[in-house]
Amino acid sequence: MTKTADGKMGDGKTGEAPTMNDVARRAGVSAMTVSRALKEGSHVSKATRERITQAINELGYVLDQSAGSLSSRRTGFVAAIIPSINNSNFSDTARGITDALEGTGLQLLLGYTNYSVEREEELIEAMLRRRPEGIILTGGAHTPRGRRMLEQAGIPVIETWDTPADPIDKVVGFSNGAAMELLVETLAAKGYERFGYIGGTTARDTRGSQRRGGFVRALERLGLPSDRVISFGVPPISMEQGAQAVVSMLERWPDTQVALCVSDLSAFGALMECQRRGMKVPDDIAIAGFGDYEIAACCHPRMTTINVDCYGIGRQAALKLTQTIQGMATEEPERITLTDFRVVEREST
Amino acid sequence: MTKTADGKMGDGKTGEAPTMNDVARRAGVSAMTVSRALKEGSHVSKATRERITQAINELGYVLDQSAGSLSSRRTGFVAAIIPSINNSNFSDTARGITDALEGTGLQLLLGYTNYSVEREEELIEAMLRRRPEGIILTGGAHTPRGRRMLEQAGIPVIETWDTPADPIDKVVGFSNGAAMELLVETLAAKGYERFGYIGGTTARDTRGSQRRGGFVRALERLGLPSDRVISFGVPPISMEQGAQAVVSMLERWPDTQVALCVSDLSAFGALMECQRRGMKVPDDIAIAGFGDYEIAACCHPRMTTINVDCYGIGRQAALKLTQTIQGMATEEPERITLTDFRVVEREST
DNA sequence: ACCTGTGATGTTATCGCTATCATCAATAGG
DNA sequence: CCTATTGATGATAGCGATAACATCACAGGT
Repeated sequence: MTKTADGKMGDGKTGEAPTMNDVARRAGVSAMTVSRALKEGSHVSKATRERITQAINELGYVLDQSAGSLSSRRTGFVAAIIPSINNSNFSDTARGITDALEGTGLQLLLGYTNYSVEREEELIEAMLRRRPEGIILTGGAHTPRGRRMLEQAGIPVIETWDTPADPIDKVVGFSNGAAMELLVETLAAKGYERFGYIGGTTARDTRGSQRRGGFVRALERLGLPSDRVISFGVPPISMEQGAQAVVSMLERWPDTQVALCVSDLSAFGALMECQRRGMKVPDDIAIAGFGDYEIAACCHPRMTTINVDCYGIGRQAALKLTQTIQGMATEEPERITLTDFRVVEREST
Repeated sequence: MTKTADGKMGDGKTGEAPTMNDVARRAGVSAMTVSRALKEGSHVSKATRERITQAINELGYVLDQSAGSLSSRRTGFVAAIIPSINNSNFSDTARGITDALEGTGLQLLLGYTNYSVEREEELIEAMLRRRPEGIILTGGAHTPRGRRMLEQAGIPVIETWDTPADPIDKVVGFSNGAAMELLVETLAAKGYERFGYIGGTTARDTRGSQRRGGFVRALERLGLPSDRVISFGVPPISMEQGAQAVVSMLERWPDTQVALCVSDLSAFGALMECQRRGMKVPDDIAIAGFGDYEIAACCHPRMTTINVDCYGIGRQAALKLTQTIQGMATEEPERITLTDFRVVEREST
């Protein structure tokens, strides 16, 4: 591999990238000392450190962490897998993870599945090949092979956004079903009786089907009709699909008093569609969402929804991860952490 | 390193993770053959491959790619740095990248800066330490040190979402200023004369300030007043800030006919706020956004905006990257690719 | 002056994999 | 039947860093 004018960098130096040895030679020290100089809390004399820093700058050297992690057996990153980056609930969780990782020397490697467990399996494998020090997943539904890989990986695994019946390792989440039940109860207490539900078609979105389950359970318990369920579109369902779904719902059950939606996005679509048709919300029909996205607090009328501590889920998951990784002399963190949710009542109900 | 009961995995096997040598021993072949069996297009006999596959399954072996890439000098990933994952424009770009990478054996490592160039610099360094085979950035504004690192990295660098005056390497983007000019011209042609602009305060968001620049330029060219500019909040400005900004604007210049916003999100906030105050859009005031987010097509009234090919930016950036990486015997791809944008006229103007 | 502890550095041996070259058998071509 | 070609496999030598141990100099206590 002596080929050289191959890097094709616009300008700047040509040739192979400098290694730690190049730096060491230039600074007149051994590679080991360079390695130490690049690490916090190592004993390197001030003069030497300065020479090394200078050599690094002159050469434009950048540490090769992949080589380092092979040797130190620490890759310095954790993996997180979320359904979609294009959903602010999950990206809030990702922010929570990043923030909690700040200062731990760990970096986040993010992947997204588009709500597909098959894609999740691929991602799990791709991630594990890079030897993360821990992995955070969304939900408790995995392929059998994905699950097996996680169990055998020998790293802490955290499932989030859910309360799986049979967790792989640790969990930070809440019961989506219970949250929806609470919403139904809150609204029933206000006098609503004829509830409709708008969600996606398949069981692909496990959180979605749990929400639907909660909807049905709560109504049955209250002795109210629980059959007004519209399944529309492949999850995650969009604003536009929410709009279309509410139309179907009103055609089929014109006297529906309140439409609960699997997420704020579809709820928003429904809300706008109702206004477009000249219906008054909440007088003609009430609408509530799930997730407390930015849009729920800002639309007109402002929307009732379930607030979920998305950011906190990420933060706590990452915290639990770093605690486990660092061994935490004292004790292992709790296996299961339940996060808060609450009904946010606004003008749309 | 004989310590063993240390992995602390919930259940499953204990002990060190199996290596390729363990697999090789179990399958009765050499490690090299295992390595070949794990790679497409290598000559391994069917019988051997089966034995190896079986051994892999029995041991639960997962390839250690970080060791592999040290040896092969190919890490198999590309880095992308975006301002925010919580913004569907950029996450669409990320999707475009992922999709274009599909089947190339390259994986995406995503980082986000929260619109901070300092954070970008940190991320660039963190990424380069892992030796990506290429890197995709958002915008052309970097710290001097960040820029230097990119220039010296010896890998293809693609700046996107912008048309930097002095690109580092390759570019896939569009002129944010020109796009805003086009929007102003389109609306001026409909007869609007008193334009206002709502955006963030600082120059931190370079795309935002270019849009503002385009707004001013177009109005000056048309001989219309260009001073109705509200700067509100640190970019990226939220829906809520858009709502507050439009209030300031109407207090200061009550006869404003049309409010252009730095993004659909702030435009949406403004739109809702106007309705809350009983103003009719577009009769009392027209509103337009930028970005053509999902919300623009779905809100009521539907919003006029600039559609930008976010997904295409990602796709083309990744394509250009893989072409460069693979050498493309024939020729280097174009240095600069301009992507499309267009005005989408809807009911809000 | 002697011992000890500590800071600053170097040496050596991997980490787990793959590039490369070498080997040997089987197949094909003349 | 002999040589050239290809396929299947193995042996060896790193890739670029760091862990672990080894030195060596020097400060301080007695």
